[in-house]
Amino acid sequence: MSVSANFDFNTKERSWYQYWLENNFFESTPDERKPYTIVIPPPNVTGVLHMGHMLNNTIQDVIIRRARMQGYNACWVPGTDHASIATEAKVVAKLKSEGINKEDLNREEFLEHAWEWTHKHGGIILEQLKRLGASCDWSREAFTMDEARSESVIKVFIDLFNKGKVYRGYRMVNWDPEAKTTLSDEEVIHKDVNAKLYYIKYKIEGENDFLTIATTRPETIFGDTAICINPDDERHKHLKGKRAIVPVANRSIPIIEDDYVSLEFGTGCLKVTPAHDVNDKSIGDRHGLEVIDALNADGTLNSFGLHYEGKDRFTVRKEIAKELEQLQQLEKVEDYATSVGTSERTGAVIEPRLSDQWFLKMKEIAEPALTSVMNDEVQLIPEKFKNTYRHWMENVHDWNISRQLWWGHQIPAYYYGDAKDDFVVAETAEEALELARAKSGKNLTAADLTQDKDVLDTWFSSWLWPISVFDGIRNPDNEDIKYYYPTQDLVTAPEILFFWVARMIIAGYEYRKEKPFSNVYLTGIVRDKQGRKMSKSLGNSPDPIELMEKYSTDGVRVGMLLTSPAGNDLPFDEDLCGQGRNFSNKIWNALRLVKGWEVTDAPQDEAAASAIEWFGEKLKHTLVSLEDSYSKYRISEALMTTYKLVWDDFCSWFLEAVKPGYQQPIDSKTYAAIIQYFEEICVLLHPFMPFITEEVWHLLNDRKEGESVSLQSWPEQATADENLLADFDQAAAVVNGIRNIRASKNISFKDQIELQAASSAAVPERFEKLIIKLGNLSSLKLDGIIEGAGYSIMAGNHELFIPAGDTMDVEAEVEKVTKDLEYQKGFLNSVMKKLSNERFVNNAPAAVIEGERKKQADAEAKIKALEERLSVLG
RNA sequence: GGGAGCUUAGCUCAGCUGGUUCAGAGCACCUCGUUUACACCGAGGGGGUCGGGGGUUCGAACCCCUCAGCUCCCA
Repeated sequence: MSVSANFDFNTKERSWYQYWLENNFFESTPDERKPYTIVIPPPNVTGVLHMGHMLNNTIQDVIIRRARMQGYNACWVPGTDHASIATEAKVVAKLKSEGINKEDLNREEFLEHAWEWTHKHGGIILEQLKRLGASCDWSREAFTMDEARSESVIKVFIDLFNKGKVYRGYRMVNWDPEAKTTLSDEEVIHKDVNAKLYYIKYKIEGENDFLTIATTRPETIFGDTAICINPDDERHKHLKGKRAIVPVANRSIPIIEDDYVSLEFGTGCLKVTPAHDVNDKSIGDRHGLEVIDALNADGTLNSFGLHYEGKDRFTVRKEIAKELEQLQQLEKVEDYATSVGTSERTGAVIEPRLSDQWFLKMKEIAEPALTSVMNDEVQLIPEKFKNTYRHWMENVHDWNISRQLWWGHQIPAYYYGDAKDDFVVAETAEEALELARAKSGKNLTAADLTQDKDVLDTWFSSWLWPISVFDGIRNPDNEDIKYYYPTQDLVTAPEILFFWVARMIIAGYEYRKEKPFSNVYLTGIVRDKQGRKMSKSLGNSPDPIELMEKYSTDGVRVGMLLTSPAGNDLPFDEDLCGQGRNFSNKIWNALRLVKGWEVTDAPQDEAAASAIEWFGEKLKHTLVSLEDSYSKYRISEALMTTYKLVWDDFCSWFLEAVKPGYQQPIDSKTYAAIIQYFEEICVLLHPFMPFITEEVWHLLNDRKEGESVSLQSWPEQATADENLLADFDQAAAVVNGIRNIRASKNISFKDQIELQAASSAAVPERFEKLIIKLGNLSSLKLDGIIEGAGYSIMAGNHELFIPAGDTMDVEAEVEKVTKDLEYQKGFLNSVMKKLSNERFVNNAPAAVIEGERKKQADAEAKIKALEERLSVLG
């Protein structure tokens, strides 16, 4: 049977994926086997596949495919996230391009557009994951805003409210003036900026004197309600108990004392603006100061800003500096390096803002999540993230879970009056009405109730993901959740360790009394060759689909995994995909070789028989180290081990060793063994390269409909015969030595040559025939007598010799041997030095000394052989 | 400002308990080779004071101190 010259991956990859789907290979239902569960980090529903997803999902697929082959009931649950703020921003932008303003729509109209957008773009990314070969159980696809997940979110909110953990508070939050919503602390990115420090003079009331404050935000003076000095500041003693006049606004404010004010920074006088700064707010609280909010929601000044009303905060900053200068109340302006918070989504500078928001108390429920990571019940890979995790968990703040958006889970709180406490929390409006009647004692009607306008933070739904995908919130005792939970692995990026991972662990203990997963594999960031993060705006991110079309999906998967140890960034280089493609090609050509042979009943070739014996042991040996790599989640290492097994051991050594002569048939016994090993190779490669292995596996033997390499058993661990492996290594060293002489002396491989060994130990008996075949030897003498002129080979500790007759350049050979001899003598010298050091002999462990003695003996033997050689050469 | 980590070959990285495979791998590079699966190939080869300095030890890439450079997280 002949095989096509190339693997038509673009066609075959699609058809094999179809085949897998049609046969439901990836679907899982609870049974008597042990489960192995992974839930996908749900990508944004309207997103497209980028390189980060590629890396992430390839790793998950490798893990889950291997688990499936190991006999676990493997279940990889796919799904998408509604991504509240990101999706809403996209919909707003799209409407804007059509000339529609969000403000002109009501909630229902807007949501209609949003759903339309979601249905149009949603799921693209899941189709792309199929292209990648992701072996997800697609019957379990979930969406954070589908019915089951939405109900779960609402239930959890209500439950936490009833437990007193969710509360409503008037707090300072991070306000994104562009998206006009609050952000959690984690969504704020601090950036270093070059700002200005403005020194502003405030008139002291009733005096002709001024005090000077330093601020980076002169536009907030309209919100000033005090000047604060440190009580111990000698410089400002004279200000105590007096009042100052806010410039431009011409308001009188008190001068107060608080040790928060640093003696070193600025002038020692601080303007206090409780509405626009967290620290000022706490000073304000301590001193009972008035709160004046001078800003609108969009970052423009309100009526407190007087003639600046309606102007943007940054415009006002510049203009007010000018006005102050004209008033001669701007003392000076200095350059000042500081950092400002910006919105992760919109990039807008965050405005600290006081408003009514919903919060979740974190301290108490975070406790078990901290402990479980610290004692490795939940293992972070790599471990270095434990420290960061602890640091965050020990300093955890209450979580602001409300967002001023429409796209998301609307907060199930219903207001029936103006008082702070005039609200109830309930699953439905009907229930809410009942509760409200009871709470207020009034006979309210449905019309008296209004639901909270805000939605919940996106992470408030995804933190339930490992539970909610199995419907474990609504039906805590259902079969699925009991079987699949807790899951095994979570594969995600370190930047969402706190956003998501930590909160899932919290939710796990709160709602299942158990961890959500055992291992968290943290991938790195995919960067370009220059080390820049891949991003749309830089245009440095290759299109994954195009890559797969160019290099094959298997090739890209291998390329991604070649250099991506856990926790390290992946410097992506398209050449890596090329390497993956080349590897595919190598496998394909091995198949072509094997399938090109004619099989006969001839007796088995002896060289082939020994190679078969060897490769069996090599497989066992490799499997042990593979297992070790996998168990430590060293996926790149596991891939490289497999790569070398296939390329070097299987192709370069094994196939060459069993290969029959040109146009010769192969004996059936050898052939059967080759096919069996090749099948095993397919199994080991399958997690990395699912497509080509499926194709090759199907071509190696007749297969029935419904069979698949993805369902084959992963080989059992066994102990390899290390002696045999060592013998082979010696044989390989001899062959390499022969090749070396051939290359350096220009002896063609076609010309047969003789080989002599000084002792029979140089040539392991069981591999004699193999050496003859791979070295293309006419004879192999082991009589210990080296005759005449020839080239010497050092294989291991043994000398071998290729007779060369008169053609040999004796001088060159003498020079080579002399050089070798000198090196060996030097080496022996250093070993002897060590061994004659009394302190070494007395202190080092016996095994180490034994090792040195062996080095000594080996070197001495080599020196003796080389000296003999020299004397023969004369 | 506080914390964590990194620095080993041209590149990306291994190196686990200080000694046995202690200086490694893959790629890249150089030389030779189209013999019969594969030039997306084969055979062979070169290349590193393990960031600098100091210390502990019989022995250090590994432990300690110090300096320098880089990265990330938090405020």
